[in-house]
Amino acid sequence: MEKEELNESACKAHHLAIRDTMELLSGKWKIRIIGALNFGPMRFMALKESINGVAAKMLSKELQELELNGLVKRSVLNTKPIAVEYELTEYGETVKPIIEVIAEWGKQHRSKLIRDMKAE
Amino acid sequence: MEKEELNESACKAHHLAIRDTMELLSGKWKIRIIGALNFGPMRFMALKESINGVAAKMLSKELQELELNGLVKRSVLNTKPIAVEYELTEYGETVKPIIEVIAEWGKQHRSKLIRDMKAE
DNA sequence: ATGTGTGGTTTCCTTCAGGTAACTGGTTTC
DNA sequence: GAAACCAGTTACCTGAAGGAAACCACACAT
Repeated sequence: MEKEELNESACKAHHLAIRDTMELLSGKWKIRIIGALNFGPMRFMALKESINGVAAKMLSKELQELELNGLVKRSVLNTKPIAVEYELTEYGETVKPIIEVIAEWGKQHRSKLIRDMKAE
Repeated sequence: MEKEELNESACKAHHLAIRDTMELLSGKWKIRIIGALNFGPMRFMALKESINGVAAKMLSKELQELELNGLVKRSVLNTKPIAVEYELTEYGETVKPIIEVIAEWGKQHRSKLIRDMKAE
C-alpha cells in the first residue's frame, strides 16, 4: 500500500468514526438523558420530569436507541405499580468525557461572546 | 443564593453550553469543512472537490454559518479569475480538540463492534 | 460572440425529526 | 366498579434540513 492510499483510508476512517459518534449522540434529547443518568439510575417518569420539555414519545424513542447502542440499560423492576429503571452502562460512562469537552468549549464560547459584546 | 439554586443554574449553564456547541457544529458538512481546512487555506472549488458529495449550495451555506460564528475566515483574492480562500481562524482551531475526541471515541466504538461480532 | 472558469444563488422538491394529543394495558387504591 | 398511576404507543401534523438542477455575474481568452 502506498503512502497516499494509507493517508486516504486513514482519513476515511476518521470521517466514519466522527459520523458514528455524531449519529449516536444525534437527537434532541440524548445528551440530556445521559446527563440525567449521570448521577445514578432513574425511572421513566423521573427522567421525564427531570428533562424539561421532553415528551413521553421522544423520551421512549431515544432511550430505545441508547439501549440499542449499549449506552443505557433498561430494567423492569417487579414492584407494586410496575417500575422501569434506566441507567448508564459502563460503556455509556465512556461518552461522558466527550460531553464534558463539548460543554467546556461551549462555556468558553459564551464567555467570548460576552467579551466581544463589551469590546464593541 | 442557596446551594440547590446554584446547582440548578450551573446545570442549566451546562446544558446551554452543550446546546451552543452542538448547534455550531450541526449541519451535515460543518465538521468535514473544518477537517478539510485543517491543513491550510482552501478555495471554494477545492473544498467542493475535497468534500465528497457536498453540493455548492450546502457548502456555501455552511461556510457562511461558520464565518458568522468566527470559526472560518473568508478572503477574496484579486487574482485574474477571482479566487476566494477560506481558512480556519485562530478561534476555529480551538474546536479541533473536540473533533479529535469525537473521532477517537468513534474509532474505539468501531473496534468494540467488531470485537462484539466475533465474540457472538 | 462564444466559451471557460470561478464562486456562488435560486427554485423546487422530498424526507424526516420532532411535537401534540389521544389512547392502551396492567395494577393498585378508594 | 371507578379512578389513578406507571410506562409507554399510535396517529397525525409541521417545519426545517438537505438534495438536484438550473441560473447568474464577472473576468478573461480565442
